[in-house]
Amino acid sequence: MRITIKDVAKLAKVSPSTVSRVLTDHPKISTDTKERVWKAMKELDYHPNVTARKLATNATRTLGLVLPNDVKLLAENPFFIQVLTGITTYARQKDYYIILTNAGTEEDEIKTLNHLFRSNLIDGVIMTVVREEDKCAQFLKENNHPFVVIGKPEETDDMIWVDNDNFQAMYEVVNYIIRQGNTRIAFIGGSEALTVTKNRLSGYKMAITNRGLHVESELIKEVKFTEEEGYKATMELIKETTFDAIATTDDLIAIGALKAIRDTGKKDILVTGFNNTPIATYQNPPLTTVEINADKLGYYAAKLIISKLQQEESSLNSYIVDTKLIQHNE
Amino acid sequence: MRITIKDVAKLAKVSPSTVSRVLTDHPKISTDTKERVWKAMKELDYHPNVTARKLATNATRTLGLVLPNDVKLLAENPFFIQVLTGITTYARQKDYYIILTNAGTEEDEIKTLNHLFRSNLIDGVIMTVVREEDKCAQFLKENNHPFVVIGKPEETDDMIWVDNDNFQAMYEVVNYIIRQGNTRIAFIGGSEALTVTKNRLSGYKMAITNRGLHVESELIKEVKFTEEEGYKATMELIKETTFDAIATTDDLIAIGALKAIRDTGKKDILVTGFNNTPIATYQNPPLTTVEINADKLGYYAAKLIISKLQQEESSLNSYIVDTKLIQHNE
DNA sequence: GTGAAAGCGCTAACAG
DNA sequence: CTGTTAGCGCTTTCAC
Repeated sequence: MRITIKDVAKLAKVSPSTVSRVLTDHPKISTDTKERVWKAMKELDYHPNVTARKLATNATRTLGLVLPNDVKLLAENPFFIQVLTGITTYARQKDYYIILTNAGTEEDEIKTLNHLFRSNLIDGVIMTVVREEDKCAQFLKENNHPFVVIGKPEETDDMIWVDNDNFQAMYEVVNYIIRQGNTRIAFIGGSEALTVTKNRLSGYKMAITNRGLHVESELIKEVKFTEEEGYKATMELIKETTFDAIATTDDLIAIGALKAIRDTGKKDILVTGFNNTPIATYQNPPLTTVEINADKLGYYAAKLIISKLQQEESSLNSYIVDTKLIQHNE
Repeated sequence: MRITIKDVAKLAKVSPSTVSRVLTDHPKISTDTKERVWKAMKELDYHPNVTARKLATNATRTLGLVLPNDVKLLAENPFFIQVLTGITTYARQKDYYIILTNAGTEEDEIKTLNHLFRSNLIDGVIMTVVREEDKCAQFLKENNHPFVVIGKPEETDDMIWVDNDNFQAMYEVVNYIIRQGNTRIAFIGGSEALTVTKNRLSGYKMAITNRGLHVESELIKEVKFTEEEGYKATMELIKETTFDAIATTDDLIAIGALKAIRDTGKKDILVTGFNNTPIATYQNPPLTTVEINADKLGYYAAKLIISKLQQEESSLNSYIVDTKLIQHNE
């Protein structure tokens, strides 16, 4: 039979409520009985029933996590698994649990989250993908469900979020490119509607300007985050203008760009990526890219939402994770 | 205030137990009251408290999942995230939940699993990594904790497992290589102590033999699953013997091999990988490799353990997931 | 400081 | 077929 609080109480010759108090580290309990109870727990190898505790306290100490349903996306972007690792690492430290599920569409995700919250399965949720005018975020806000998002949202009012400093990261990339002796530097980024693209683009522009160069709109391309789009955009650049380097906002785009450069027989064009995916490492030559420390993004996302849930005084609403320029080629 | 079974009962003018019976789809309940109760639930937007149900039934409908703590490993192997996707997809269908956590060492993993089971957080666990003489598996067995492993174990007695047919997969690879006109085919695989390597190696040998060629031990190398090791082994092969193709058991190994071949200026050597990672796709030229359908491995792992937990008559002890040869180059 | 008792929201005998 | 009742294992007032 399963060992309960009663068994411990009996062995320690106290009441069940005292055992409970020891468990929850209640302040006014004598060190003497505390030790007796600890000893009894050890002896019986007692593990509190988390479910019972959840029911009694109406707090699950559990966070929800909804992954997109797209196997290809997940497989190509180590981002997700790294975020997961960071989250579980922090959660474990704080005795929080993670419930993992997935969803296809945005409505599906809302339905799933609704179920998780309404069924008392989770206290909060970590959003790894935030769209523009995200209906999920809106839904969570309206229902007062605590959540944290990875990626700085458009409107930050009473939102909790973590992100890299994308402006600074790209500023550094472009400075590096300039230091390598390049002067006509193209930019291929994702949709300019995305905050992340906006920030990286301003980092690019600022670096260009601060080094006395000129921002030229014909050198700036907006594409989707795929190899094909990177390829196409680069081909266009090659046709339309001249340049000696390309800064991209994603390794996949960069790989497309490299391919276009190879295919057209161009030489000495420096291409940089973003996200430091394994694909970048195994390019030949390896890509210069940016490590975004996705595991830290997950770690701090968990940290922020947990301290919010615990109503800690010191709880912050946002956190910036550092990035690092990875120069695989010397 | 949260809506409970009592509120529904009141509105539907029945007792709470009747509502509970409707919830659990009890056989003998009149369609009439059933409908009344459903209607009341809808009206109140009632969501059963899963925690309370868990406590009452002593079944959590939750599976545990322990990921290794190694960010690099996880990032380089889409395997894990794909397995995760498959698991959550099936679990969702069956109204099961997934608790995700991680662990560094084997002892840590045992400690974690012990906690999850003893604290009544999970009913079963899915093991994604199984070592030789795995202490975790042993621990779970000894304590009668239900579990399923991904990767056929050494001893299959009353184990539940899913795996690819690694023998057949490699048999096909080698046949393909031979059809391409190659006759001296090397094999670079992981540790021969691993079941997976053993099976792939016998597939290799069988194909070689069946096509009237000869297995030569100098063409067979045993290495770790890294690019460096693949590189080193290939360099050795080049020094020691001649060959016109290499079958490897991992894309990373294959990439190391390709590099060695490039570095030594060799031509026309066909290299094959395994696992169809994005790294393979983005090689130039892309690697011929094997899709192992990791998401299906996860899906069926979840399926097997859940039907075991539900004590379904039809519940199987193992399942083989199909593989597919991916010929990126033509 | 500690015990008794009620209750978290649900399920599952036991009656009828 | 349905209601009554007694828990599941823990926390938390309220006394003392």
